[in-house]
Amino acid sequence: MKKLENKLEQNKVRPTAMRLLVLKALQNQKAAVSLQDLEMTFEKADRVTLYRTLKTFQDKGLVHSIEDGTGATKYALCQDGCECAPEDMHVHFFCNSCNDTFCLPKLKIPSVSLPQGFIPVETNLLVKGICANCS
Amino acid sequence: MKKLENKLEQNKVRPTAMRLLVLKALQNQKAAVSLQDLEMTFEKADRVTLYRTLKTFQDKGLVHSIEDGTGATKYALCQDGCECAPEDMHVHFFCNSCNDTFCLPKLKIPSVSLPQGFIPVETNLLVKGICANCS
DNA sequence: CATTAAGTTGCAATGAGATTGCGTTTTTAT
DNA sequence: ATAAAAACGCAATCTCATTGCAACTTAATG
Ligand SMILES: [Mn+2]
Ligand SMILES: [Mn+2]
Ligand SMILES: [Zn+2]
Ligand SMILES: [Zn+2]
Repeated sequence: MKKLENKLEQNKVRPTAMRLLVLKALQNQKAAVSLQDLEMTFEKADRVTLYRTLKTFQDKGLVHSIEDGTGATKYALCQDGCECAPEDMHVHFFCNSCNDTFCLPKLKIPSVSLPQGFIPVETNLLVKGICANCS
Repeated sequence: MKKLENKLEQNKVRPTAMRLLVLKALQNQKAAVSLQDLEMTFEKADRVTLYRTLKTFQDKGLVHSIEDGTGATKYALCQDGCECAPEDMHVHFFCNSCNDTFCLPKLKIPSVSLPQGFIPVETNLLVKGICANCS
């Protein structure tokens, strides 16, 4: 599969063995993963290397991170056309039952009219509840 | 000031000396405070006691907590009529310039129509940008 | 191809924030 | 006055994030 390599190179990330493995692992996920989740999908992998890999992926726009209130940052691959940049962020959903965190890329965050003087740059919307798998 | 005592008792919190001090300190804040912020407003106070005080206040509906992405949980007094319970949550604003976090109690979180099967219970909306003081 | 520079990885260590255990003190109930 | 319950203070622990540095790998250069 050269597709993985291409994806990395298109984002100006050097396709090392580790990164290819991480990218493939991320693609297999249905829900967002924490660093620890990712660590457990590999037999033998260094936490810090995975950490830095995710950081790199995020810097280069391959993944975005999600704060779901659990304390552990979750990561998910950006969809095509996913502008993780300040604008155009989508809704995230945390399931209180299975503890999975999902991207809802179809759902754009509605804009709110802030009080005088407040200038928005970035918006995060997290919904907690029961996911489709658990309901 | 018996008002502070009344407020605690109305929320079924025993008005100890420490709790009265914390409540007064919280009322003096314009922005939400972290545990460390609170700790620094006192000359001599134990972090854990403050932590447990905030926990108690939160359990009894006196304050609500805010995750603003800084890693440190922020706390703010509930306004009158503030239903921190799942529904009726308001928007929060984090200023990238002064790093203060504000409640915007006037701004209700718009409801989003989730995909089939997703059942919302609680929603959090955090806007980051420049606050009125900094703009 | 040989050499050097640049980037990546693994392992140990550190930092920040949250949370717990427990003995002591204070408050409330009998 | 005495016993029970609650709150407090201090030390210790835990989780997750982050850094330092030497070893290793890859890319660039002559
Ligand atoms: Mn997402
Ligand atoms: Mn608030
Ligand atoms: Zn679920
Ligand atoms: Zn500001």
